[in-house]
Amino acid sequence: MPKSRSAPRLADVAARAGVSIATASRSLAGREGVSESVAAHVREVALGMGYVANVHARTLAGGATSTVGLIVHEIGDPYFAEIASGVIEVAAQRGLTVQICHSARDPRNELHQIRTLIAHRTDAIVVAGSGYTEPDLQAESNAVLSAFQETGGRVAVIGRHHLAADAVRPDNEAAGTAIAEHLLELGHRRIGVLAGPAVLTTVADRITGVAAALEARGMTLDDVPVLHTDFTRNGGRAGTERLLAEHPDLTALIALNDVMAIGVLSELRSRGVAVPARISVAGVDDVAVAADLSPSLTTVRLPMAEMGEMALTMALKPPSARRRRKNTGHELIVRDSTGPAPA
Amino acid sequence: MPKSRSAPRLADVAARAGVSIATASRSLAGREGVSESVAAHVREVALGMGYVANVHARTLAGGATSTVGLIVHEIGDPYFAEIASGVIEVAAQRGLTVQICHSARDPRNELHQIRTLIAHRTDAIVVAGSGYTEPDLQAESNAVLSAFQETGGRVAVIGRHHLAADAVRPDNEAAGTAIAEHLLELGHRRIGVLAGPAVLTTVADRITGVAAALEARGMTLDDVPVLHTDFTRNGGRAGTERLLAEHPDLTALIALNDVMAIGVLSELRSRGVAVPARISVAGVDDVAVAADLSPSLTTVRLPMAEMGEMALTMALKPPSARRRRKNTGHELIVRDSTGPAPA
DNA sequence: GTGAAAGCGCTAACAT
DNA sequence: ATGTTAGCGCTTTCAC
Repeated sequence: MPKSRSAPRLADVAARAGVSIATASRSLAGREGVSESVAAHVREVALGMGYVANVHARTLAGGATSTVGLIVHEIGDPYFAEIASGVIEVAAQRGLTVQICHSARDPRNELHQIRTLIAHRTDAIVVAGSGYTEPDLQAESNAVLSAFQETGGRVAVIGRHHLAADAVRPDNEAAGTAIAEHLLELGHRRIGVLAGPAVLTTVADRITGVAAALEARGMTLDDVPVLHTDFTRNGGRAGTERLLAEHPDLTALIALNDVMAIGVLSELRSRGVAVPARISVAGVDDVAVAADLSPSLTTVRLPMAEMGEMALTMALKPPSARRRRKNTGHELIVRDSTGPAPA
Repeated sequence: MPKSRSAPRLADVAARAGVSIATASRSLAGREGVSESVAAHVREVALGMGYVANVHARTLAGGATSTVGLIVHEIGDPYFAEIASGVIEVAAQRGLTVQICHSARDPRNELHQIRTLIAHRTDAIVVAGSGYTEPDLQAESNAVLSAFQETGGRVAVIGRHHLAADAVRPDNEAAGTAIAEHLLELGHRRIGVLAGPAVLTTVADRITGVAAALEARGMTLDDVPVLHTDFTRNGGRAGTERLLAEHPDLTALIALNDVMAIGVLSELRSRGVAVPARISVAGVDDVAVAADLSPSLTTVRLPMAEMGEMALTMALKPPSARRRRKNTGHELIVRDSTGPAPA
């Protein structure tokens, strides 16, 4: 079993097939200008040799690039996993490959990942993480992405960013309003809000939405405790504990995403608090498992896979003079975790 | 705002810094043979220009690729999302980027994705999907991967494959045994098994494990109905429906992965079947949400993120003469979805 | 310590 | 219809 040190090259295929590399290239690319018989022969030879074109050489020579980048906070989070699934599907349809990076919810790390992706000369970059309310946090990312776009790179972001790029905008504000309204209609007035980090625009927008619903009832955000913790299951658990310690009379808890809501339900269960009899719980996103929780989670659906598809599709379009925006819909999904406020 | 058509190249940096590209290259790579003052100056200039090396050119010129490939069935599936998370973490630590592809549980598509990854000259490829019981199904993948390895590529697989590569072996058989034993100890004898596609080695091995537990009690696989459907939530739902129609007296259902188990619980809930009072339900994997289901799911934990870490770590090691194997542990996690068999 | 020049494997003119 | 050749941007000998 000889260890040939390198993979077969186009030149090898051409030689074996008895044609020039130009003809071989054309045959393999299915381009014009080769008699069908020759082309077929070349393809057969290539197959036999297990030839696979070197993407780097191809890209360098000016052929189409074939990879797109995707930056998520953490792929283990179902919100991002579903977005990623959408991105990968669209990419696969177009013969593109997806490079995924974790930003770990850290703007500095996000910048690092963006640089990495740019070094790889991906055709496009999709930033799926939330934006930051402090423009400064992403100022450098913005500069780098702008430079990337000026050199022909394409960028799309999901969420509200201070980044100059096409954007898919989840309906976060309306989602916040919808879930708060639902609880208010059920008669809840002592509502606690479990929010993720205040620097995330996703969090800020959902809170704004909640505030709007409150104000429609003559209340304000000052009337409800808002606690900022991690945007994770553990953040939900820990937040519940603290919120309940300080406000034992709450009858409803809004978690600003489903993953946190899962933590809330978990904490409540381990404390033996009846949901929704004693406390109602609601989330936002409608991740796949929301329907299967105990009890099933009332939430607001955001079309995550579709958002991923939209973002990449948008990024792959020829650039337009002005930034494109595409807003998603949202839908209140009432399940078993919410009920009338106890008397 | 001029639209310079291309990103700055090494030559541009060199020119601006007043040195040759060789010196520039050495400076940026932090290699020997450049005076520190010159090197520093070059780096500063490069930074100022926003220079980022072109990975394709670098790779073509013989530098390391800096990317690894990962093939999963579907990233939206929490099992694979957690594995991917582990792979991405290890990759990030080493300055590598991860290209993710969906095989969609289709061997033909998997082959296609492998080819794609090879074309990208990734340093290593991790195949995270299950293997297939029919060696033929992956014969071509095997040939392609072998060729890849002979040319210096590295490969690691997760699961039992007919692929000549280092492997991380989840303890599937023992997991199957553990979960079946648990149910048998609870007094269940009329147990139904909801399996994924029979061609997956993961499924075959878990069934083998179940059979072993059965035999230890003087039963065989013939004594329990085994239904093969999709390895998904919907597969679990549909399977439950059929299994219960044909065997209304079952007191326990084993789903061969948690995602299916989620479907089982869902179907049972919508039929108003009490779990575990009337029917016990168990899964395998211990995906993150298993603890939060309704009721919380008894299952066998497999260390998924760690499996991803192990696989990539293994793939990145210098190749050894013989194939490496690394087995994972497993742990029975008893929760609320299983209870004593009804009298 | 620094520079010149030869590729890496491919695509895309430009010949023939 | 097919072949020749000039790069793509970088790393790496090999000279100086």
